Amino acid sequence: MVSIDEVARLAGVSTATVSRALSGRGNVSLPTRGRVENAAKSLGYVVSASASSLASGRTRNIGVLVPYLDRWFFSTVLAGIASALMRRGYDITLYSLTDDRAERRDIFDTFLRRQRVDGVIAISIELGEEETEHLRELDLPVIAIGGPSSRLPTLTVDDVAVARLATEHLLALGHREIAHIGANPQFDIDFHIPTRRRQGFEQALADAGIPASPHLYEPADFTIEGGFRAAKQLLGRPGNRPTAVFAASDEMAIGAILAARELGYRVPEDLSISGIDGHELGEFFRLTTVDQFPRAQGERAVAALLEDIDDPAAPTPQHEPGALPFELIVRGSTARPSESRG
Amino acid sequence: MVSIDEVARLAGVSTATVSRALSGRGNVSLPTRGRVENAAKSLGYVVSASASSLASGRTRNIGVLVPYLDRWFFSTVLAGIASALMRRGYDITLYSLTDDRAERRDIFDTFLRRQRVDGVIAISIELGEEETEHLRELDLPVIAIGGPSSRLPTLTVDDVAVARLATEHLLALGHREIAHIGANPQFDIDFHIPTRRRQGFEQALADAGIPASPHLYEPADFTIEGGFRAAKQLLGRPGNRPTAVFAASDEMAIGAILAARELGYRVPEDLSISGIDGHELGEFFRLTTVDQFPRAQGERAVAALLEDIDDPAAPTPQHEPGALPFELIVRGSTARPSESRG
DNA sequence: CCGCACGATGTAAGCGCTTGCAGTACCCTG
DNA sequence: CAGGGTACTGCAAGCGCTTACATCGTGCGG
Repeated sequence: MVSIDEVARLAGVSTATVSRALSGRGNVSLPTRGRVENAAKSLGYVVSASASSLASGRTRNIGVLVPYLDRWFFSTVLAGIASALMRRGYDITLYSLTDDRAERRDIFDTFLRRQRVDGVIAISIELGEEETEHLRELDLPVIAIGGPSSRLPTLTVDDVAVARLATEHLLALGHREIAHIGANPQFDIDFHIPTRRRQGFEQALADAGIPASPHLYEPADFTIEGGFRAAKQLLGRPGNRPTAVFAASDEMAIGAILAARELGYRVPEDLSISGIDGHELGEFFRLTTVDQFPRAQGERAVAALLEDIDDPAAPTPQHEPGALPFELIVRGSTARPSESRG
Repeated sequence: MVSIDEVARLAGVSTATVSRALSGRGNVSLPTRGRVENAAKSLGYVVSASASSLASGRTRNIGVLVPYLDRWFFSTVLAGIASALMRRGYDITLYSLTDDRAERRDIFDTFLRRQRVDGVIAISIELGEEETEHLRELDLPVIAIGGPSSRLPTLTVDDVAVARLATEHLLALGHREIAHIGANPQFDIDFHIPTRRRQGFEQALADAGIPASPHLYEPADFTIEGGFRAAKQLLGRPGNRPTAVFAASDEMAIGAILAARELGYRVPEDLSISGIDGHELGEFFRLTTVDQFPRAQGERAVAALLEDIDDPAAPTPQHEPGALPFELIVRGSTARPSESRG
C-alpha cells in the first residue's frame, strides 16, 4: 500500500505539504499542489482512513440508524442519505436496530462509541429514553428524521397538515363518510406520527362540521396486508359504508384498494382511497396520496448534519418543526362520490 | 474520551496488558483479565476504532456493495448481512452503486481503498470488467452473492434448478401452455440469472416433451408493474391463452396476478401463477413460489467472508456453484388447469 | 539443585497521518 | 529602507492503540 511518504518523495516536498495539498487545509502554492496531485495520482495513493482519523479526529464517516431495512420508506430515505453522503466524500456506516434489547444496547454502548463516525442520522426510530440519552452523551452531531424524540434535533414534516391536506381533498370532492386507517395506539408510546395524522384527519372533519365516528376508524400496522384487513373491517361493518378511506400510509392504502376490489367495489367510483408517503407503487395503483419526498428527507438530513459538523461553533440549528415539504398528488383513486348514495 | 491509559492505571497494569485482555489476543491471567474488564467497564472504555485499526491493520468493518437499496431482494439480503455482522462485532459500511459512471469509479478508486474495511460483500451487482479488476486489486477478501462475475468467489443458488422446480410444479399440476416472464435480453450482458432461469424453464418443458414457443415468453424489468404489463401482453395475445405463468421473480408474479384479476381471470382457477424469491408479500397474495431465502444468503456470505478473513492462509474457499438452498412453497396461486380447456 | 521452558507482564517502537510552530522569502507601507 | 505582514514550506510531536521483544518468576525434568 503506497503511503504519504512515497508521494512526498516523488513530488519533492515534505509529507506535511502533501497532506495539506491533498486535504485542502492550509496554504499550498498552485504549482506545488499540482505536483503533489500528479504524484498521488500516478502512485494511486489514497489516504488511509484510520491514520487520518487518528491524527485529525475526523472520520469522514456518518452513522445511520435504521429501524427496518426492508421497508420502502426507510430504504428510500436511506438511499437519499447514501447518495448525498457519497457525493460529499463521506462513508456511511449502517446500524440496523432490531427489537432485541441486548443488540440495541450494544449499538449504543459499543458500536457508536468506537469513534468511527463524525455524526449520526436516526431515521424515524422509536428510541427509548435511555437510548436517547446515550445518543446525546456521544457528544456527536446527531440529527433525526421524523421525530423519534423531542430531545434530539429533528427534521419533521407537519403530519397534522399532511393529513388535513389529504382529508380536505376528499371533503372537497364531496365525501362525508370518510374512514381512516391509522396505527395501533400502543405504537404511540414514543412514536407520534400516526397520532398526528389522525389529529389532522379529525381536525379537517371538524372544520367541515363532521363529527368523528369511531366506527370509521380502524388501526393497522402500516403494511399492505394490514391495510387490506383494516379496509375489509371498515367495509364490512353494518351501518353506512364510507365513501372514502384515508389511510395513514401508502402501503395501507394499497391494501385498502385491493380489499375494495376483492369486495367488488370499484375504485374510485364506489370508494375513494388516499394515502400518505409517495410510495413507488403509488403510480401503478393510481393512488392519490400526499408525497413527503422521503429521498429528499434523507438528503436534507445529510445537509443539516454536515453543516453542523463543518461549523460546530454554530449553535445546533433548531429546525422548525414541520418544515419538510409535502404535496398532494391526485391520481385515479379518488373521485366525487357517486350520486346514488348519500 | 477515556483512553487505554486510564484503564491501565485503574487496573494497575500496563496498556499492553489492557490491550491483550480486552482483545483476547495473547496470554493474560484470569485475575488480571478480570481487573481490566472491570476497570474498562467502570470507565466506560471502548477502543478507538481508528487507533486500533492503524496499529493492527484490522478494522472490524465490512464494506457492502448494493445496486438498489430500495428493492426488496437487496434490502432483505442486506438485513441478513447486517444482523450477522453485528453479532460478530463488525461494523458495516454501505456502498450504494448507482448507474452514474463517475460515482461508481469513485467507489472503487477511492472509497474502497481507504483501508477502511477488512473485506467486501457484493450483492448481485452487475460489475464491469474493469470494476471486477479493481475489486481484485484491493487485495481484500471479497465475496459476491448471486453471481456478478465468475472471477470473484461467489455464493450462488442453482438458478436453472430453481426454475425447473417451479416449472415442474406447474407441469405436475397438468399445465401444458405455460408462459414465462423473464428479463430483457440486454440485461444479460453481465448478469446471467434471468437467462439461467429461462434455461431451467425450457429444460423442464423439453423434458416434458413440450417445445418452447416464443409467444409464451415476455420480458420485463423485475418490478410489479413490469410483471403486470408483461402478463397483459401474454394474456391478450391471439392464439391459445396460457393456463399458467411462471415469472422469474415474485414481484413480477404479483404483477401478473393483478393483471389476471383485472382481465377477469380467477387465480388459480383460470390461471396459475408462480414466482421465484420468497418475497414478503408472497403470503398475502397466496403466491406459489420458490423461496431462495435471501436473508440467509446474506448471513452465509458473512460467514464465508469472515472465515476467509480469520484464516487468510486457507485458500479462498471455492464455493461450489449453486450450493445455496431453495424450496418450493406451494400456496394458492397454482392449481390444476380447469377441465373445460386444454 | 541447575537449567530450561513457558506463562504473565512490561517496554517501547511503530502504524500513517495531521498540524502547531518555526523559518524563509517576499511584498507592502510609511 | 526598516518593520510588519503574508504565503509557503518543513520539522517533529503526537493521535491511541498493538505487538515484537525483553524480563521475570515458577515449576519441572534430569
